[in-house]
Amino acid sequence: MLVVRRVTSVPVGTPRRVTILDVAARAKVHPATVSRALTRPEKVAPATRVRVERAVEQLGFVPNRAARVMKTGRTGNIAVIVPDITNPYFGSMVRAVERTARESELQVLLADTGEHPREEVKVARALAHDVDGFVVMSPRRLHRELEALGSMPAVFVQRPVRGHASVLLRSAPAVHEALIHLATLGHRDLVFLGGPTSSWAAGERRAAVRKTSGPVGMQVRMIDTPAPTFEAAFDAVPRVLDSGTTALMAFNDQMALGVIAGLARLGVSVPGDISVIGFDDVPMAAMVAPPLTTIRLPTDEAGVAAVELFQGEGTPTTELFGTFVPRESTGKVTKRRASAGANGARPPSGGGRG
Amino acid sequence: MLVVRRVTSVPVGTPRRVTILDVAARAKVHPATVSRALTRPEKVAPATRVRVERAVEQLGFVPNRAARVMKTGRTGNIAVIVPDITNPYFGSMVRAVERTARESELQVLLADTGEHPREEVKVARALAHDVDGFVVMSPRRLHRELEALGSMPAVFVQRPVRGHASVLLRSAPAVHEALIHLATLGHRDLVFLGGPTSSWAAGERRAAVRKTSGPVGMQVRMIDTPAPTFEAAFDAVPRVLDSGTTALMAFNDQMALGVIAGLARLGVSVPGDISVIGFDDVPMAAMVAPPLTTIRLPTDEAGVAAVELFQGEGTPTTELFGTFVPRESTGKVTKRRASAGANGARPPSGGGRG
DNA sequence: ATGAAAGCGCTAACAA
DNA sequence: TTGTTAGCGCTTTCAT
Repeated sequence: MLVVRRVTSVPVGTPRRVTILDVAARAKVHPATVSRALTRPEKVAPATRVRVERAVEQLGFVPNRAARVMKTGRTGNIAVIVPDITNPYFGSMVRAVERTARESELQVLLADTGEHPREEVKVARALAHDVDGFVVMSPRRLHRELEALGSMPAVFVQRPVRGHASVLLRSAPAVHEALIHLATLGHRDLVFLGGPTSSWAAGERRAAVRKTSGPVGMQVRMIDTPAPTFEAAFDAVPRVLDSGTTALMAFNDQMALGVIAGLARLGVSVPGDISVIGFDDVPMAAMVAPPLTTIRLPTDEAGVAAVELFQGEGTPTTELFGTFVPRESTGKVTKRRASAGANGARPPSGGGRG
Repeated sequence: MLVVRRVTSVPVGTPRRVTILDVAARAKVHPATVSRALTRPEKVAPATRVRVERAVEQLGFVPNRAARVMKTGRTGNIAVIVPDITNPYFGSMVRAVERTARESELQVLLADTGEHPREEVKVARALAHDVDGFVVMSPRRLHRELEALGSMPAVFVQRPVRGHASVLLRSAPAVHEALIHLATLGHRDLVFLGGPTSSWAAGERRAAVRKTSGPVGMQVRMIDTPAPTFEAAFDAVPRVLDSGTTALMAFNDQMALGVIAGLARLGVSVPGDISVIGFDDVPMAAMVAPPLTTIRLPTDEAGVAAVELFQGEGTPTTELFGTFVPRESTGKVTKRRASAGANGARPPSGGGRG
């Protein structure tokens, strides 16, 4: 004999996901109407819309993104390609992008290239089919191999790219301020410790320094390093000392810290003997001793702008400007140093704070 | 008259994406066979498989993820929920997750909660339908509101959660080493400057310190701060000085730097007067002056382990161990300080390097 | 080992 | 304003 039991509990296993059909049934309308009510509410009678909304609410309906993608081709995803998410400078841009994207119900697919230019192209290819477009930060190569993006729109941060939107962080005005600051403190020489030559930002900063130095009456010397890192800057310290300069500007804060560490090791004090300026204003810059004079770049705004450009708002290229942040790694020229030229190890002189 | 021109160039506009049908046609097999050749090659005759593979190659076919999702329910996406991507500690975990995921053709959807516990739940809900599972870093709330994850698998980093996989970074052995290091330098007192009470990691570190201090013959005092930040630590400095301690361990490197900065402001030198130990070993820890003695947590391994657990490899909970990294922010107890007790401003004593 | 056929959930033409 | 219909591209029984 066959026994039929009434099942009182919900069936086990993953419950079938509620679809637009369930909503339609409950709201007593056609599925297509539900779809309309959700995507173009204005094309539906107010009363109907309310019924649909209520049904959606009650059933906890969430549209199936995959199905939507199949029909529309739009994924609701945005790929963010970043050289190094470990760097707080990029971290804060990514954070801003993600927040802004979320407000538009866009999801962020993250790809970190580990500073390897080739990876940019690879990950772009891998992601191209699953996103509506790209935000590419400080591209080193992708801007030349655009076909990797497929037909997707892209916003480039820290590099202008023909035919694409971009967000540029400009430093000229802030650099101008910084050099005046140094000049006021009596400095007449400046070393710029450069970043990677393939980086647009490095070029922009270098150019800003060059352009500004003349009018301010300052002699500039460029010193290159193999990489924009703490270590490379640390190692470049002997060359810095040889130059006899009293002031130095580094491509980024990490490098500024590398210089300071290298100088400290040789008994040269900052800002007592040499003034140092960084770039970016990463959070750590305010936390070290001496707190780092630097040029802050508006990374949050850059992230927001990138998403807005992505959505077609705003101008096709957005320029944002850095601001000069004087702290304690810059100070007056001391006679000793100004007249010293090259310089060897020497006992610390107090560090200029207290 | 109708003129028909031969079109030699590719049609303009977005070319239709190549589908499995195109591949099938080219390989002269049924579309279903193509699908099989791609997903379960062993179920297809070698010769056929080769033909299919060649066609795929020639046409540059990439399977449509959305279509696949519709059939299988698997998205190939993994959500990573992180409190603050700006913190290099999380940054490096995320980097490791992303890399490891990519090797398995998983894509990473990033969500940053900005340290707001509620956001964890919100973003989990928002993402649940579009991912195969979650990696949640240092959860503050989501571990209690698991229903937000839907039926997805999840790996929790820095918190054990019943029924879920987790990756735990344990510090006890490293803390033991650190305290022995301090004891050897003559320290008999230690302040632990705590992190957020709702953080599992903070509890674990506190417990490790408590447990180890006795056997090492060290007196421990806990000082709490409102947040695990540089600023909070900076502000806690007077309390630290009141305690009369000669050594301090902070919940993380940022806090350690905050303490050092606060001490410097009052003319107290590190490690001359007080030894300071951090936690995490963020890159910056090695770059400051004095370089920070700290406990390194294997964030990269944690990220890799998280993805492996996610894929069902490895044990359901993975424990990884921190290592003690002595640098220059710890030093011998000076008699002056050891007998001083509470302490006011005083001129710097040289900083202990050079 | 391969082919045939159905359908995942949604949206956009088009019809009424 | 709402309903009808078709189909996006793929995988997966089932049949051959």
